[in-house]
Amino acid sequence: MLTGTTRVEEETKQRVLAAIAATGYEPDQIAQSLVQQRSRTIALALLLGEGGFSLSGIGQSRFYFYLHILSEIERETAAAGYDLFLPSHPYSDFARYVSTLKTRRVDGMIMIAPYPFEERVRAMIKSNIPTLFVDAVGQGPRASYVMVDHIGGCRQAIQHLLALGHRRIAILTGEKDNDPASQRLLGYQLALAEAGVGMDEKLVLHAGFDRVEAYEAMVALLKAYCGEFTAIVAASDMMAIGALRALREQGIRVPEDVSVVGFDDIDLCPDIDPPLTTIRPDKEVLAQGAVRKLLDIIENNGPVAPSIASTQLVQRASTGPVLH
Amino acid sequence: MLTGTTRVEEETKQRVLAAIAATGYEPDQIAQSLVQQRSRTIALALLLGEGGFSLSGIGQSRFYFYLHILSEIERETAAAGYDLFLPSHPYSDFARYVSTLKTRRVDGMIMIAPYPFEERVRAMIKSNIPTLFVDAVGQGPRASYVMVDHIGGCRQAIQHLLALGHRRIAILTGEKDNDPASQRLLGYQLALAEAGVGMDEKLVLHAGFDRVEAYEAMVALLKAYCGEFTAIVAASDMMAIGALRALREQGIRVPEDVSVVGFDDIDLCPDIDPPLTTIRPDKEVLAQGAVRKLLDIIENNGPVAPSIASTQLVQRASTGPVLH
DNA sequence: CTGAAAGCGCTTACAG
DNA sequence: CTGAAAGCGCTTACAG
Repeated sequence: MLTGTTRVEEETKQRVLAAIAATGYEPDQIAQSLVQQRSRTIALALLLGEGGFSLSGIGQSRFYFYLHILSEIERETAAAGYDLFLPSHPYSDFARYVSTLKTRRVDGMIMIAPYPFEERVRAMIKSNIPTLFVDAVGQGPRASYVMVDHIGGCRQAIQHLLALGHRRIAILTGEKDNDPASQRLLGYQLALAEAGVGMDEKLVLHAGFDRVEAYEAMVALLKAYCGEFTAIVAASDMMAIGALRALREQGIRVPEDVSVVGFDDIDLCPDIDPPLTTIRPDKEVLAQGAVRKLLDIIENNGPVAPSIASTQLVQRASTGPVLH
Repeated sequence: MLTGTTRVEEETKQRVLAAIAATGYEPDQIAQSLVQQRSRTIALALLLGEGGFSLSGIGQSRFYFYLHILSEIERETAAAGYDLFLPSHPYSDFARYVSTLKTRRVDGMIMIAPYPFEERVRAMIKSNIPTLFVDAVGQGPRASYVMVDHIGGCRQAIQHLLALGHRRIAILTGEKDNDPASQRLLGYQLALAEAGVGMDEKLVLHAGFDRVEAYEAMVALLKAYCGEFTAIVAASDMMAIGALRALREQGIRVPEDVSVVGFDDIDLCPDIDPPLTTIRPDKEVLAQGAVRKLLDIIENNGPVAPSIASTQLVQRASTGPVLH
């Protein structure tokens, strides 16, 4: 009955279950894992810098957006009865990393990997451990991914600025070899092309997804081309915060002189000065999609289609019409 | 030899080890856990709101400070060869929560619990699972804690303001039933008493450790007693951000009209407008202390003394001398 | 010192 | 349908 192989009358079933509950019996998970060859555990990794651990960099502001994703992931995995696991080996030692996953009988893996670690993404796919990537393109017989609609999101940002009359729009995006960053750049190009607005290469900046790097890039841009743009789109809210600092230091008013749009809609946005207009990705869809697809792979053992989470514009005070 | 019970010649040992490595053999952790009655795993929990999960609330700004602690904890546990584990049962269902820890053979637990969940802290201690609390007083035969020096830190903040000539100093602290919050209030009272400065009850505000609540408290304070204080100490940098927003909206200049001090020294501080003077707790000591003490309890099975992490003042642009 | 056996706490395939 | 046995992959206490 307990294993569900037998049909028992509902009342009897309840009484037996009650009796078991009264005893306080809980099956030993370890013994269960050994015999079932699975642990009902999902591993979590934030692929950030070189040689990092699962949680390393979690306190860096560039990662702030993913924190909400993490708690959503936890909620979803909990609902499905899985515990979460964080391997302590750094994934720079990938062989041992995967070996830990296997000898611990981890059922699957969610890997948040917005970074250009193609080798590791590939190695993970090759390991044949069911894996779901967040913000990294990774597909295989037992691997799939969910991704924010970086292209569409950035396009919405540009369209918003175009509607306000802006034509000289700078973009502050991430590293060149980074998927989200290059996709956002694509959205920028797309939206400008659609509107028949020419693109100016010198208004395209690459920086780390980082407040400090964004600040520095902005300082450099202002030094070289101040006055040659009326708006800037940042690849993340944290980058926008860095950019705003540079603008503030130069005495440039936002949004009167320059409009600023962020990306992510982190909870700080309303408290930024000025409150930040931004693009909000659908976090619930992203996190739920990741977990459900992963469970699908684990339980049905088949390939699963990737999905893209949509975005929406959240308008606050950092953007305004062009003033002549 | 492998278990270390036999003495073998070094050279032979190396050759055997090399042969094993060549085979790629890794002992099955699950089988090992079953027979050794331990999993070399440490559970992690962030005790935040009611009925939360291990990671719930991790994306709330009020928790930002602890993120750095988390990655430090991971580094330390990894060095000691432990993997991290996040039970999926909410600790609101505490019996099952503890049961998961036991049936998974978790070796110990690190619980970040700045909140007033005395019952849960007590229940955790009673479970007899080795536990180390961060920012919660919890002691037992197999439990201890590490805590930021909230009293001393807040005292440093006040002393800094006193040295700048401030006498009318408001404090924006956390909930009344919260250990860190009440300790910071104590530091405030201490420092004022030491300087012979009288305390004004109406300048003592309690709010959640939260940007929004801090903002609202500040709005209320300004409405009632604007002009009656020249400085304010917030219980966290995020609360300071909320307070700054309220000041900005009222056209009150920082630091010319009001000086502001935060607490935590999160990485956003230099990017805040104005860059925030704050109190920095020694995060490394906090995290290392937590892990090492926990391992001490696990391995030596004895009680361990708690410890307090010191703080230091980090001066930036949000504080200045009183202007008459 | 070495090697075979017992046992960790379960599940599952199988004999009765 | 029920119950006893085998087995998951290790470690460890024990007989040789």
